[in-house]
Amino acid sequence: MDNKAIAGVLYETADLLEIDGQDSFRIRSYRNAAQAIEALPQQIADLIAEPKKVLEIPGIGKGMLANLNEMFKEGRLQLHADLLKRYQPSMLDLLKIQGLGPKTISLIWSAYQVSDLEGVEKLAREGKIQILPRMGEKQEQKLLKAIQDYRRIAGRYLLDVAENEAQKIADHLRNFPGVEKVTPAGSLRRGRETVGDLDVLVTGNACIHDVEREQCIDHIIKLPGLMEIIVRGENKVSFRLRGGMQVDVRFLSPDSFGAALQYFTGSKAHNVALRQRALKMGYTLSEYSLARLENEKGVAGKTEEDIYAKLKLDYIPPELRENQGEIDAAEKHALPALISQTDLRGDVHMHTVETDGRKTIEEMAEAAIERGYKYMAITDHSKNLAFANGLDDKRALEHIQRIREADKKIDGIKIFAGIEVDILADGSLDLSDSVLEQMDLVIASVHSHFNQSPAEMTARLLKAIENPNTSFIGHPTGRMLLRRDAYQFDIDAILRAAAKNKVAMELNSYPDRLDLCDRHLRRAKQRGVKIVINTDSHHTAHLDKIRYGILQARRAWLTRDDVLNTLPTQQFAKAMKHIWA
DNA sequence: GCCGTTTTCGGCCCGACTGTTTTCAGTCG
Repeated sequence: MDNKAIAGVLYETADLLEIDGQDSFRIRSYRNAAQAIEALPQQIADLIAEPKKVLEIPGIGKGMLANLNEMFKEGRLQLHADLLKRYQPSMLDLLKIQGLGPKTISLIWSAYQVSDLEGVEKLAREGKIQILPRMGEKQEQKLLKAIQDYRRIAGRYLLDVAENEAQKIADHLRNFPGVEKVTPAGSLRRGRETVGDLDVLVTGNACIHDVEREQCIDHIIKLPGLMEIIVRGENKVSFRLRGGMQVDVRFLSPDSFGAALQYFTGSKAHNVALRQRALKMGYTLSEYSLARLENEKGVAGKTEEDIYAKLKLDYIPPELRENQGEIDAAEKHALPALISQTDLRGDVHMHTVETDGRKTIEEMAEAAIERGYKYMAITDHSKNLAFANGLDDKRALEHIQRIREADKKIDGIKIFAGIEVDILADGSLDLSDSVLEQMDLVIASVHSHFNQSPAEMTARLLKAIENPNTSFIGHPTGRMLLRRDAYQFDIDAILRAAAKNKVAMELNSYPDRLDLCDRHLRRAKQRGVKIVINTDSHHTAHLDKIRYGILQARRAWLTRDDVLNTLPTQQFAKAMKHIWA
């Protein structure tokens, strides 16, 4: 069982314990353990022989160690199996329905022994839910609607989609009298690769007085594209946009804006840890303020910076707030100096009209200069990608010439001649070594045969890494967010080989790729594998997508030193030939 | 089930909103 499988069992056990009505703290400990194991850089299976080391993992104690041992020995967790016998796997799906929690699921089960979506829907239609204790007609209607919503909206959106919607809301509100600031919080602010609900915080004088706030809410619900209002309270309005995205807008007094921003940015795990710390220091932290326990007197709240400072922590950037060691690091002044967009000196993965791009070499170069880059690379496709009009050896050589001529002609930027060459099914590259040798850089990517066995795919990637011409691996896992899973292979074997051969890994900034993911990036860093952050642009406008890659890199704790395309031009060119200090 | 610079027992994060209720439970974030 790998870490993901173990964590999955523990998460499910937590859900089932909740339905069973057990102690909430015991439930939390299962979730904490699952999260800890999920984030572990090494496989827990390799660690299990040394119980002392396992017990060093925060959130894992004697009881959880016994659970882990049992899972490795028996291949299952008795508690989990028993709970599943007593209840039903389908209850885990029911938990995803908005407004339906463990207590209600349990209530329905004890009354009717029904636990699946269709069954619950049928009960609700027949009026059999409203007669249960603490239920009613409204609850029943809400449940029916929530089930429909769940079916219609699988619930998550790409980062750029969420960002666009947030921008529209901000624009709609910005000119309303009394509104000072409109700030997206939640997973969007943390730069998560996909976003569920959109959290938007509004502050200013319009939020303080009841009448003005009401007017502001009246204004916001005129937002174009708003489909239905879900909740309208005094301080909050929730609605759904056409397309399904749920938006929560909260109105905050300027005095507590920092506390609210901190609170609604999350993550939940980060906030819980922060509150525990506050309590230990004699404070209580809420979305309104950080206050002294003894007299409830506020000590911070206007800004996030004040709150972290009062808790004797360095300011923690939103991208790091996942309770993955950032609080410890902030206490010890050991947070990494996260990479920022201005650290990048070049974007070295882009296509032109020669294959499937929409712009010429010259147009891409002008756009790169506008964005302040010192260098760039043209990297069109190879022939295996026939639908993209990929290059064969002859055309590739001609294309190099065109790139070199453009480089001579255009001032203000170095244009490297590169290629994104396909890694064929057997791991060989799609162009002759004699051609690849002439490139300034070679991106090797998988674009076909995604369904190979993990062993085949691993061998295939290893062979590509061992080709001396390969500079880095493009979008290494091939995943398409919300559409297609990564192809399966042994990431650790690949990272080890990459470190050994000084082959880098790409962080592809396209919002539906963001590949490698944050966890793999962090692991790459730990293994000494360098990263190249690119856009894979097919149009000049795509160059701006680099900011999603930067967000992802920051989430992975990367600094300038971890990323090769922060290097000056000459050093970067050497790095593409496996030479770096 | 985890954890410990008061503790190996007794704590464990906080508040809004909703719908059902006359004082609160359930859910969510």
